Amino acid sequence: MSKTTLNKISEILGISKSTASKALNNYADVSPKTKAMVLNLAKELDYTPNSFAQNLRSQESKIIGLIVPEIVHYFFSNIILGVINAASKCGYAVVVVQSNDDYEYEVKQLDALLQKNVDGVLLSFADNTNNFKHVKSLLSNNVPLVLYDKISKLIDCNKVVIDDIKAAQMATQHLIDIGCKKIAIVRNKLKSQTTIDRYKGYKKALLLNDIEYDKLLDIETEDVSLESGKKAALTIFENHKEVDAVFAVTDLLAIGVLETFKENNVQVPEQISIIGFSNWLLTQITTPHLSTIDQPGQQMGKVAFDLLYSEIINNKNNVKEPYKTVVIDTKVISRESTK
Amino acid sequence: MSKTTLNKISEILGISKSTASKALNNYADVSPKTKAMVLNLAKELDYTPNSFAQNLRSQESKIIGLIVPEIVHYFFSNIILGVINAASKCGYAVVVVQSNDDYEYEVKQLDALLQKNVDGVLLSFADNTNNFKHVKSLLSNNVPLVLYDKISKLIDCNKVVIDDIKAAQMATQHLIDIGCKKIAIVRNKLKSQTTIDRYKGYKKALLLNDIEYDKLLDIETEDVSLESGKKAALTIFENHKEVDAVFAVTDLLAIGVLETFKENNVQVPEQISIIGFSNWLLTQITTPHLSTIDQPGQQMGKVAFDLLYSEIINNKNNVKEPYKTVVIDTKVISRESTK
DNA sequence: GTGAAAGCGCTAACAT
DNA sequence: ATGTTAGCGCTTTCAC
Repeated sequence: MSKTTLNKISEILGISKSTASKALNNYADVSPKTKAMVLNLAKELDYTPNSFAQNLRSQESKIIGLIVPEIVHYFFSNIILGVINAASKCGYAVVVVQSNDDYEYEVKQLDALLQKNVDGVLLSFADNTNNFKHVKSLLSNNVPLVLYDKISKLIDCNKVVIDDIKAAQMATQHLIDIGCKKIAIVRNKLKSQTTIDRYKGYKKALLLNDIEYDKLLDIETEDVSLESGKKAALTIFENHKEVDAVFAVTDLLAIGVLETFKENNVQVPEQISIIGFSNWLLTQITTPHLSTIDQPGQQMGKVAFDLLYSEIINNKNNVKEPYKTVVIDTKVISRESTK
Repeated sequence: MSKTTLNKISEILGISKSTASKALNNYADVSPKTKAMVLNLAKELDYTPNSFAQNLRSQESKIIGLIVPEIVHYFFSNIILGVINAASKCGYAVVVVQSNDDYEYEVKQLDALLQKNVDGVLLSFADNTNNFKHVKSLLSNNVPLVLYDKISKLIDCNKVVIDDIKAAQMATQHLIDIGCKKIAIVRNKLKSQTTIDRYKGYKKALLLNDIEYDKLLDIETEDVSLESGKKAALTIFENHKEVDAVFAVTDLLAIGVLETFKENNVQVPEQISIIGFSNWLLTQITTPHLSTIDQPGQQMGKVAFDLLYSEIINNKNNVKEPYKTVVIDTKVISRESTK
């Protein structure tokens, strides 16, 4: 049997399409009797409105696009989950795409989303995105956009971030508080804003505690992989025996560092304390468990959607609110790798 | 400025909508001149067809739904990625939802997908799903469905799975091949099909190698958590010093086992070899790195989408193909924990 | 309280 | 080779 349409219902009942539509959409000017009649038949025939027609009429898809740099990634998985849960409560579906942390691909995927007529976009920039014409064209086309996590200050829109400076400062302060004096930082190149900010936070904490920044304890890596962490740790182990703590800007780097120290019989945390960043599941499985900074992905996802949603609603009502940047709180998770 | 429509283009050019449409859609019966004219103007005005209208016309959304039990999960993240990449190549977008491994929620999310008029659904059942009327109603409504990973033999549709029996057998055989004689299995209760099959595979390998199955070396755990692995290892350590290898049915269990042996100064792999199952990222971070069975999520996702896609195409052309169950190959990843 | 009619933007069957 | 027309299913304005 074919799908029930409004037309069919109205024909069976001998009333007009418009009346049937009004009955189903709770319009006031429909007699209770008619309304009941329509509602009953609709239930009986298992009527669901054809969303294609609704979409065409309203020019809304009730779908939003979510761009993440990497899907197979603990933090971004949590983002996805937070967004999806929040969206589903408001009747929105989420189309997820991945940018592969690559600008070109990001542009392509954004285009694909727009072709599907998504009602809004959530975006975390690829590492090498520093041309913003794609998002600017979004904005000039009046498509609501919320940037999260990896954002740019050059774009005027709603944003949700963590305060990386503060978080890194807290991480470093934690190391200082437990008595560490020679604190190395392991970080990738200063390209993304997050890395830059974490670097700043590290330095800020040193400064506030009258510890001199030592260029030699500032270890730059190729990327944020496990291998890079291992290499960095080797550098420290071989050249800087005086180091008593390491702040790594990602958990994976931190774990690489930890592994290498262990392999070289450096006791963690007795000889060296280590703290990472993000609170990946992994950190609870290493021996010793890794101290880290909690970066609440689900909450960020939820907030990002909520911002997007209110912008969509505002657009519909022709109200214009000033853009906000929501800063999500982070906290130090102190585990066995720091003492 | 408002969006360019076909109508606008045809008006400017003084031709009919249909001719313009044909020009854009590569119909043969359009003069090269007209075609060029239309294409140029379209490019100039940055014309993109309104997908709402296209969808209404074709009754297709070019969107598919993907239901996963858990989003924040290494294996399922890989599934998502595999599906999205394959889909994007065919011009399909993917709406991702999570069932929370709960039947009720699975039904709800499936409904939500249908209301968005997805062109097809990819589904891995929640642990407690044993009522299948929701998917049966899908099928009777002619919505293409592909089951992956956690499937049911009771549903007649395309499927993609791994051969758990064979994979577990290979894992056990690997232990035998490297000279192990007393091989324990650590497994959760025999409820899910996957666990049952991995158990069967273990026994099959023993049988084929004339090793007697020993009930005492068959350790049943509450669940597949790290903690359960630790408990199991303790049992082995305290009561069965003769054990020289452990096959754990999940990586997390295996890691728990590994950790506990290490804590008790049992050398891995010198004294005991350990192999897990799934090849989570985690396994590359333990010391020693964990041998395991590769369960290729991305590939499964790709195959699942491809099956769905060909069913969608077949439906359009009114051809009916018999359903297939694709079994994805797994392989032993031999790392440092087995020797 | 109800219904007729228009229209969202596109495509395709059918003229011409 | 081009245009006319109808229609996908819905919502909403306006007349009655």
